[in-house]
Amino acid sequence: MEVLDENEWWNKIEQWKTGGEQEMLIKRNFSRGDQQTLSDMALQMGLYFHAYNKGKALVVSKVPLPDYRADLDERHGSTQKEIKMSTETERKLGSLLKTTQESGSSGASASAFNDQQDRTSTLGLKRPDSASKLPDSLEKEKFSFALKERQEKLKATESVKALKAFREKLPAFKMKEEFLNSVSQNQVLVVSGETGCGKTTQLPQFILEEEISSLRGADCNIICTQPRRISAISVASRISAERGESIGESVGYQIRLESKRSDQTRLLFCTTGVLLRRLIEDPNLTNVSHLLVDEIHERGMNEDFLLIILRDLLPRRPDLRLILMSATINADMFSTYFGNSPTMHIPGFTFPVAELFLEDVLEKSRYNIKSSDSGNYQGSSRGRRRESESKKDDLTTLFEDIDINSHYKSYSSATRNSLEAWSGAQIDVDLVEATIEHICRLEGGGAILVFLTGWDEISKLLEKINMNNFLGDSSKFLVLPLHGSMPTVNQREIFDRPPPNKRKIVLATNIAESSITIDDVVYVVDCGKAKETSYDALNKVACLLPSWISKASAHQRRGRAGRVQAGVCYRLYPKVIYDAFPQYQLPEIIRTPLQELCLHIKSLQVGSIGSFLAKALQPPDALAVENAIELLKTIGALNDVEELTPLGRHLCTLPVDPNIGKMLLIGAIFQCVNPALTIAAALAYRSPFVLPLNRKEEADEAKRYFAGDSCSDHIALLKAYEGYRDAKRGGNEKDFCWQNFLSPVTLRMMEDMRNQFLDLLSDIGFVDKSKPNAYNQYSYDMEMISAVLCAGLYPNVVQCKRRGKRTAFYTKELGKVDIHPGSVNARVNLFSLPYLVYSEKVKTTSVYIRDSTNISDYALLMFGGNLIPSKTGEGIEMLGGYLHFSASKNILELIQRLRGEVDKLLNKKIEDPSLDITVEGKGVVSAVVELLRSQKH
DNA sequence: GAGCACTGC
Repeated sequence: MEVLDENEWWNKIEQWKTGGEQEMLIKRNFSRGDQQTLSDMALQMGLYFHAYNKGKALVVSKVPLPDYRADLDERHGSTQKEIKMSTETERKLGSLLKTTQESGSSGASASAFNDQQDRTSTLGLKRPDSASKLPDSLEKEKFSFALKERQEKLKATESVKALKAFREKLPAFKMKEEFLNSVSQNQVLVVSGETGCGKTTQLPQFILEEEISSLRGADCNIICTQPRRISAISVASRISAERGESIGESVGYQIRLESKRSDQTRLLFCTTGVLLRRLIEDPNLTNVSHLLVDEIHERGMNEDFLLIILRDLLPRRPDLRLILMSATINADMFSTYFGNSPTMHIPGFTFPVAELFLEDVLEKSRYNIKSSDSGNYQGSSRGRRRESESKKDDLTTLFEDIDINSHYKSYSSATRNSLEAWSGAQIDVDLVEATIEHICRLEGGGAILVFLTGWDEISKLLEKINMNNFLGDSSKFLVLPLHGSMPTVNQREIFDRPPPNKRKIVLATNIAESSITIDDVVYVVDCGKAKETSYDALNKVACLLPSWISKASAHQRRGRAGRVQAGVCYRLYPKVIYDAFPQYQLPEIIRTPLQELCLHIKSLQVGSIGSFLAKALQPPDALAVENAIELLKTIGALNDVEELTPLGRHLCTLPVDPNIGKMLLIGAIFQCVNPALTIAAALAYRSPFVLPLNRKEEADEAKRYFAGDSCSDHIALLKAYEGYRDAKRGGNEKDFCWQNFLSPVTLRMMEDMRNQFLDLLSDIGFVDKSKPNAYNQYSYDMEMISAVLCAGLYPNVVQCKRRGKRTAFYTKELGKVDIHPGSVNARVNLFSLPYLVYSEKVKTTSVYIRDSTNISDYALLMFGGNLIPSKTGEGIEMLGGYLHFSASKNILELIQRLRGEVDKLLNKKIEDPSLDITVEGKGVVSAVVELLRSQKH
């Protein structure tokens, strides 16, 4: 093996290709750019490409990763497993199987799904008024008159008049006529407008007022989508107030598990997800007259997905009006996508925000940056530092190539020295602290909002400020962390104005960029980075890495300082780096795994997944789509020709990731639905465990307490929820949550989601709500719960390998991985069972398994992938040969027979949900339980 | 000795 210079990659690979070596090491300590270059090269040359995480090496290979791993024996975790079974168990299973084969053998009905289309919504979404309910034309006319009369009357009330003055000052108001004309004359209109122009509150309202006063009120049905739940509610209530009504009258909202709407509602705000669900049942959006899609510039997956559907829908619904609303000026892209539809721009109105870049901040604050790696090299030349560090992004190197003295000659030498020492590779917490100090010392009053990338930096900075007796008197400052997983998120303090002489300083992640708005911010300190997901389709792993933000994000962050008065934005990166920022962040659809999206596409019946996604504004990588389809096939949601299977059709009705959906179905079939509901709710929403700043150890301890000796984060979730539910019965859930580091808000949401899932399972016939005991027979059986987790989470399997007194972990795709330190399994040295199943695997500084459950061979054999007889002889394979099981002929046969029965039972129930599992499956289920229990520790 | 951006049905 040989390490090569990047320039010679291509030639050397060509040479090696014809030689005998199976693989070649290309580079150690690679950057993301290297990885991309090499993977492109390998793809073009028909080779395989591997990026090792641990050794940090790029390798080209003639063999694909899985087989390659299998060849490499123990080191990569691929081993032969000998399965043993006690004669007692063997005997019991034999007799249990005998009884099942005698009793249940009737064929399943193949047409169990014929009535599926007729089922009304299971998501609490009302179909648009069905034809029989529509008032006749006379009644409609009367209704339109009544609406108009009411609108006129309300206009005269004092509260409406008072708000009217404010409305008329908004820039959108001046555009009212032009906007309404354009809407009436064009099917599609793109409106761009800066924050504060009033587009979100005014444009939908203009349409509503116009329709009602033109006596078309009865026929008008306006929907406006928002990417976030909070905005759907707050915009709807704002408009209701401006119209002098209560929310839910002519203006309402609908978000998951919560709605305020009525028969009178003519303007409905909903999340994009809600509209997408409605589109499955009502592909033509019957009766919708106007659809406004807000915040499309954010390029969320749902919004991009919706745009594909809408472009296909418009020709079928020539009367439907579509208005796309974007905050920034890339309206042209959306206009082009919709056949050069007209665009309209509304100027914004915010207070001016001055902007300082790193060089100006240094000049003003006189802060000296000390080189972080002085000592490695004397004089710390930037060129040499470049060699010493491995991971560096393009923008960081771009700045290092600049000649500081000539580029910044008008700046002081102190500033120039600091710029020499500055590195873009890491966030300099000292610099952030110094900047905050500078603002507190020399600038006027007002809250400071600091944008950082994550938990670690917030924690470090908070500690620094608290330890240093900040500016001589820390009582003058209220320093608040703001992170999605910290228990402070819901505290009022963040929004409240602090008492006079006390300055509020908020240390936040991206959550403060659009989700949480703090009105009294006057100063923004922007570190220029954010943690961003990406999807490595080659290694099938999601990544979460800090990266430079886009110009659009930088603009949004700056805008957070100008909500109540003129502000200042301190950007802790040089202007040359800002200039090189991408205009926009990559759309989510090309940064995420796509299995749920692909399943959703199948349920819309809009042709092949590939051809549908090719119509996207920016289509995702073909390999990412391939991976998603392959996964859906592996879990049995799609067949070989990419058609939905009966299981796949059930999964479409469940608003969760397909794996989690499968867990719910299997949980219902194997009569432990309560644990499945709880775990599914937590995985689909978020973990109820909070991450407090200074009581981290105690919080970890609480989580481990819930897990007991289960070696399972999922059991910890389950027990925490059960504890909460019991505490709630006793009325002391607040204390319980506080003592156990749980978020009451998250647990309440989980409660609602559990109910939704239960309703859905009942709608599709998988549970009978009148018999709660029947489908919870095994709800306290740990083996059965583990098995259900295995069924749902497969193929997310980790092999545990004993290494002396500790355990090493391996996956098929990536080889060695680590347990996330936040997992209850992080401190477990030895596991009693040979595998873990996991729900999330993320590559950050290493590949981490975030939450896992220890499971047995039998769980995998009964609920994992198909059992394939191994090519080499006796034994069974799974996961493309990565997992291999061997056993005596008798035992092997017994296992295969039982697995055959399990599959038969599952298929029967899935094809005909009315089947009574407690009768039909009695023998199989007890045999499975018997088997699972026999391998208990 | 480690580490946990953010939405959403």
